Amino acid sequence: MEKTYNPELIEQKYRDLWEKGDHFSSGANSSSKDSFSIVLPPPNVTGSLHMGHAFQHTIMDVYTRYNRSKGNQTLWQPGTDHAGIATQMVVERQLSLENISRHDLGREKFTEKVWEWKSKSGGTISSQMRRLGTSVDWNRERFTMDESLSLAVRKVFIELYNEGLIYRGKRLVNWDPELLTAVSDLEVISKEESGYLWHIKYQVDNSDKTLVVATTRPETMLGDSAVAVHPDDQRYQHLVGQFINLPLSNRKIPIIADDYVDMEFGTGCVKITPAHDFNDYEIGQRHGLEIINVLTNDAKINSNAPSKYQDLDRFEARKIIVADLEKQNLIDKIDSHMLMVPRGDRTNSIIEPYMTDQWFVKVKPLADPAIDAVKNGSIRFVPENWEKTYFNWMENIEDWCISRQIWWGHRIPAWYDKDGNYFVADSLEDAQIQAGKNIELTQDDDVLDTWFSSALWPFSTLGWPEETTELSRFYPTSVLVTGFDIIFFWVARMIMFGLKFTGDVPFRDIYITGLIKDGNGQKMSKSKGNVLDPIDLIDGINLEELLEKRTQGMMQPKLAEKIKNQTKKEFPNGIPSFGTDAIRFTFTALASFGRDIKFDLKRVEGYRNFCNKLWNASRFVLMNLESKKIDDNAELSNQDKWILSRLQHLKIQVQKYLSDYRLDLMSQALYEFVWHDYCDWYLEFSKPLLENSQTKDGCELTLIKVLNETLILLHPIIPFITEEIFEQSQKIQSKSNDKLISQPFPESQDELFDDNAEVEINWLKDFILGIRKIRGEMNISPKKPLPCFIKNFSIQDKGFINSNTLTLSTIAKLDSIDLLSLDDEEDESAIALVGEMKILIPLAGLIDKRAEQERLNKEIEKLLKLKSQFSAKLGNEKFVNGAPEEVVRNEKEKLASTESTLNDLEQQLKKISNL
RNA sequence: GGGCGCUUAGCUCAGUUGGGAGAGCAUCGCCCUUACAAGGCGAGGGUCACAAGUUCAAGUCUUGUAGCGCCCA
Repeated sequence: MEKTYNPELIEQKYRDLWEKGDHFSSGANSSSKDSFSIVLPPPNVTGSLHMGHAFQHTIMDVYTRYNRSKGNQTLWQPGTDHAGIATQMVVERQLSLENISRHDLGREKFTEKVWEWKSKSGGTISSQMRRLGTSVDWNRERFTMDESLSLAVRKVFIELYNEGLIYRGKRLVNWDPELLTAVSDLEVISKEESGYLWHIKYQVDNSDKTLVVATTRPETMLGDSAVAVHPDDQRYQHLVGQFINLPLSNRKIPIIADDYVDMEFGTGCVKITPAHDFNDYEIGQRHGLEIINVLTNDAKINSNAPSKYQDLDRFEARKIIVADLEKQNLIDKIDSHMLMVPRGDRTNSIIEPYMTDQWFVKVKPLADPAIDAVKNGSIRFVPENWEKTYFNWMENIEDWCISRQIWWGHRIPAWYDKDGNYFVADSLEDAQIQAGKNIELTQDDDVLDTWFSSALWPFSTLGWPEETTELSRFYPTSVLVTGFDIIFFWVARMIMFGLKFTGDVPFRDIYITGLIKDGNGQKMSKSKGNVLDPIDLIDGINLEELLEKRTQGMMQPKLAEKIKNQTKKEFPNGIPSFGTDAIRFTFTALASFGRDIKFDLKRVEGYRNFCNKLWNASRFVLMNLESKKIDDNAELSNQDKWILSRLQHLKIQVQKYLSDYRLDLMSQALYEFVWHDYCDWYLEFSKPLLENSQTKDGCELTLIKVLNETLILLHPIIPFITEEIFEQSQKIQSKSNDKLISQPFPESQDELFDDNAEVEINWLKDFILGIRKIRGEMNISPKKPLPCFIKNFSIQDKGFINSNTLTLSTIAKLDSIDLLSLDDEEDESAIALVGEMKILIPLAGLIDKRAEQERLNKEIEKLLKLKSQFSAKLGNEKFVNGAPEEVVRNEKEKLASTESTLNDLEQQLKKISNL
């Protein structure tokens, strides 16, 4: 083996090898009883791999690789999402550099351009995934706009339409005036922003009275159709039924009563603008008010308003309207006000409630079974508290607006005749049959919300509506791994559509991961300039490039400066290269529940060191075993039995933690076993064992067996380094060229659990630790061999000493071990205890007497504290009577052993102090 | 306003039927001991946010308070 661990070389080697060797294929293990499947949440084709992806992909890969090694037929289904709005925006932005708009090209040419762009740069994320080692079945890669998936989309649309679950209607929708499309509720982000509350005086018709209405959007008054007051409001009751002279528009509008009005807020009078506010729309419906739309689709004032304001942008109009009102002395006052401003999640422009014709999914009938599926346990959220979030949303769900006025996506399968009649069909031919011959039909211009096709992903990728073998083998999928941010967008809709169209849930478990944040707990975002690119953690990046990357395309130079300073402070030397395995280990180690993850480079460094440790340990093993014949029937020492027993415990733990979705605990268990049990203890034990012809064969057998099995256990987390070590290991044993990735999972072997060996080795470790402690605290060089005397030993102690003399003298560097009888007088010594047994190291010029006194005092103090705790507890009658017998007995034992140790140490202290 | 988290060692975090507070990193000693200095050996460090309650026993259960964060309206 190479002397140093070099992740770059190793990773390069296996990336291709696995894929070319067909090791990711879902066709393997096809005769097995069980199957396992995961669908990859399809990333946007526009996207590149970010930390969240890398994190979730690592988790999915762990499960995929694990299940493969368990012998299950395993599919990890990859693919990408066409991401309608996002992708269209990317391509439009590129065209705009050449001063071309999509309208210049026309629909057909434009979509061609998008396809062109997709084939050119849509593969970024796939190649980045390959760097991570994600073992998806690349041969089955799908795209949401593939023909077969589009067919599924049309089928679902048509069936829902035929059942009345999709309808077309003129409704108030969320309108993005920049994109010129409707968007769904979920695509609107409302945030509190500071603004004003304008109090406007409305004059009551045929009266000198005025009512004051307060609004945050004065320009909408052009579309007012009423003023509303609360029916119980004493102040205004008498005015209900009268009219207002609406300023600026010269219209009369009624005063109505509706209990939606909050008497306490403002003056208790509210202007009602049904065309431009969702609540006002409801009130308008209740009272049969006129719906007066005063905006164009790009949010300018339209021809329904007085000519003075027509064609003004909505914000421009606001200013002029306020000025005009002031001129007429109709502004009562203007207050500063915090208000919720709805913005489009893509454009960040302010969303308008806007009357348009759109397609909707009637969601309630779909939501009910989807709620049941979680309630009755067919689907399980992990961690389960997310089900509350799910229920909360599902129980209050509104109809889903699915049409988008853009070009990139699945075109709605509906055709119109000249009179506006429409025919929903799979193709123009089918629509024509419905419409009758010689009727001219044109297809709906709109496309479907991207999430409509995503909702079908778990079954459309498996060939639905065809009854494919994949579908019956892999559906429902085993687990969905995703973030909480798309529970509504995606997860809920998959459940609804899955149940509706396959009659079964799309997945059994939903593992909701935490969010990866930066080292300061901030959400990573491009605008904050705190984004880490997983590829940079793998390859490393120098400071200049990192600065460049983080400030690229920054509009504000000030912000760029700030980001540069932050970055310089956090990464003064850039980011070193850690390799993929270290990153993956970090992700699994951080994957605990209920918490966002502050990503800490120090952790990555630690796990890179772990890889290095594993590398070196393997090197030690393989160097010692090179060209040796392993005797599978060799006799095992207690050290061998011990590590094998520990390994069986580990296997149980690994599987339990996997089934609990506790990859953090799984990683920790593996880390501890490899570093502390195997390297710190067993490899040290092996050194004397290998020197002794009696124990050599057993040790060699154990070294390689434990190494190989541990590699399989580690492989799902750190596939590259383990594959490489395994290859080396196969080579020196002249074994076949099998790949680790397809080695069967080593099930725990009952006959290898060995309590006796564990007792003995724990004794041995305590002995060695006792000596090391004396050395450490007395600053005795580890090289200096020490004489050692044993007193007050049991028969078992004596047996252990005899069978471990060589190990003890080698590892604890003892040049003699002599047993003293109880009445033998020992020299002035430092002491260590293993149970009742005393280990004595003569001071004899080596150890300072005062240092040993201090050490003993410190130890005694600790024990006294413990002792008083225990005796207080046992002195409490309530405890002795109330606690279970076993607990009391346990406590008594602890007290006794503390007292005995204390007694020994006090005696020893007295002894050396008197000399 | 409703809901969900979080608060444990200097830092990042584990702690799953309530029973003597843990890890990694950082810190302080000693050591370049032939697998590993990306390392070895040893040490120090915590009124588990606060308050009350349940209990023989609370980091763990209940309630309340404070701070931080997220989601929904």
